[in-house]
Amino acid sequence: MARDRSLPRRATIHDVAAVSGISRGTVSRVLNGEPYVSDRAREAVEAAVREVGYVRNTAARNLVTQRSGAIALIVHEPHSLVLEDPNIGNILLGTNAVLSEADYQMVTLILDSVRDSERVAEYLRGGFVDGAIILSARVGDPIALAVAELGIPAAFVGHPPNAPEIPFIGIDNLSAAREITTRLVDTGRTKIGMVAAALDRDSGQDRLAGFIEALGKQFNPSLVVDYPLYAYDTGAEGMRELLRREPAIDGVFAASDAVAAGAMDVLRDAGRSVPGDVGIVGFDDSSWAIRCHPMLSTVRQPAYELGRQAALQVLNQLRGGPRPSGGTLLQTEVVWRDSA
Amino acid sequence: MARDRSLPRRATIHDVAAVSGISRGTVSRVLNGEPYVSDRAREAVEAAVREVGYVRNTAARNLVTQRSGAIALIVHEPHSLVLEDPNIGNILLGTNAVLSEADYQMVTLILDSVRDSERVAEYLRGGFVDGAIILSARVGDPIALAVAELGIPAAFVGHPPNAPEIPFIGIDNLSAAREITTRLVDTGRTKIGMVAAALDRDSGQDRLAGFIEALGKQFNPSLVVDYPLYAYDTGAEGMRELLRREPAIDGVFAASDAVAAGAMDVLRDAGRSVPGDVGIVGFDDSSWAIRCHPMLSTVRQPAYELGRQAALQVLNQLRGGPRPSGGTLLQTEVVWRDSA
DNA sequence: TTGTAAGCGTTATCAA
DNA sequence: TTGATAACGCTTACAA
Repeated sequence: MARDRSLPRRATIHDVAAVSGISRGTVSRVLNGEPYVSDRAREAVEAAVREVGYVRNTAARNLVTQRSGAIALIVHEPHSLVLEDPNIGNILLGTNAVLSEADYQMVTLILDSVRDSERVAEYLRGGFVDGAIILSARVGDPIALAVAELGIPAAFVGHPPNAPEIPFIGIDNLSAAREITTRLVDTGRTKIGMVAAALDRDSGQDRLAGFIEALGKQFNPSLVVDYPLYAYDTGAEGMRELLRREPAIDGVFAASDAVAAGAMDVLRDAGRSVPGDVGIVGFDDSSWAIRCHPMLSTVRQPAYELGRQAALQVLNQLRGGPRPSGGTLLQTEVVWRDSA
Repeated sequence: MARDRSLPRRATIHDVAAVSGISRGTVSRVLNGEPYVSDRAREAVEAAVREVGYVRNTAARNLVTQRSGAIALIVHEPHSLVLEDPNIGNILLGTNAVLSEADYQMVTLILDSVRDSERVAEYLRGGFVDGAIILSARVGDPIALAVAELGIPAAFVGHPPNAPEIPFIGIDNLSAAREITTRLVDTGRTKIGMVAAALDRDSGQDRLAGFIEALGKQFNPSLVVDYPLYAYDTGAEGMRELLRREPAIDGVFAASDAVAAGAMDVLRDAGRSVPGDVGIVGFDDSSWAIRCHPMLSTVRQPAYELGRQAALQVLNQLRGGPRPSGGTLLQTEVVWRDSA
């Protein structure tokens, strides 16, 4: 990190005060639109501000006010997958809508390496943000720990297992998975498998648990394969493996729509018809779902709302509200289309 | 924006100095690993740091050092589309790799509203970042202007028309478009259309210009439709319109792979075979390209490298290097598959 | 309504 | 090698 002090020095309140002939205190009051300033003073200050091209140094202001006006949105994903996850975009959107409305700047911090984690922790400690929203935290996430330790207002989107006492906003992955798997059973499928993913996250674990619950004694562990990522390739590989293990497989729960898309392409190549030979369901109701042929039955996540509520939760803590110890689970909705 | 000062007061250098019996100056030296400190002093300070649980207040440090150790990555997109663009992820990845290596924190600022723009401009002025990388700037982008005015080290990814004098890293959209369109001509297509998009950006404009150049006098303006976004829906709508205008159309250049995917689905529904009846090419070489049936011929963008170079450019300016007035265009590569 | 002055938590300068 | 002390640019009592 190097320094470049060749930039022209920026005007400060001192300059404005000098030029306008008004004291720094009053200049500050004018700048902040506070009452108890005469029109004369205000005008003189405003003229001086224009004259010297003054812009506020927020870093200095932060130092004294002890706040930054920024809130971190921490995304914990291998970078290239940030864009693959259809939910993150909508969560971002919901969060930003609320934060923007409250005049907070949302700053997104993306991290996938240990080095990134340490730097982000340092950044959070540095007073750059007044609060944090943490997406897709993993088990034992160091950033989650750092945030908890710092004690700044925070919320999780999702519900990391063994998480520190930070409130969360999530969906009931288990119930949703149970419900959509039940459909497979009800339509007479008897050899039902699952391509699971992301078992290091609550969402991955809970979807698997729901699948198992729905099948009850019909559950066959050898018909479950799992991979690290919610990705198209996961679905493709997983489906090939499942077909190998049980050529007569007739039902598949894919841990996400992207996974389902990969699985469907493999099924087609293997000469299986959907939903004729194999019924398949996904999770997310992302753009993948409607681009599949046939279109995918899946679970709709209220991603935008998740982002909104997490932001509201942080804002509430910022306003001195309590930090709830538990969390909130939002409703999901099963969308029935043609794949099962 | 509210304040919550009920947090426990954090220990400062004063506390460390008091507890260790060492002056603030020396404490600061120890903390920054500077030379000229005795082992005795160092140990005393380190013990005191642990005892009082001291962590540095970066805001205060920034005030005096005039730097933040953070660099903004500004993404100018309608939020939900951030995730649709296959390049952004890789650009992020490349940028972060370089910045992380140099120990800078990358903070991503996403904006789509005017309100967002103003807040981000304010944020940039606030001294929160030492430099900025601007993605997908539009014509007359207010943030680009703000950055230029601020005079902080900066670079564009892409080459906005009429951009302020900020260096850019981009690709030669025009040549690439010309090259891939030529393929359509060379394979004997005679009624060639284009589904253009994002004409408010350099990429959109240049791809259209390349298309026009490649066709020469064969160019037929009525076979060009254009839409605001590089999106699947753009391709679907655009293809329907093109078929309406010219049912015998036999070649299509889609402004991006997502657009091409939408167009291909419409072609299929309309009973046209690809590449038999219609040859089609895209742009990006994103995951869309290999999920199409048949797989898409397209242009590969060095997105990761774009991000890398933009970051290097900013770092170089930060180190006092010159701010070049022009830009750099990276090579693209045409990937021939089965769609044309 | 305004000016003065004391911080905010660091780093940096300069004697000692 | 160390300790005072003056910045950094701003807000905020408090006094006038």
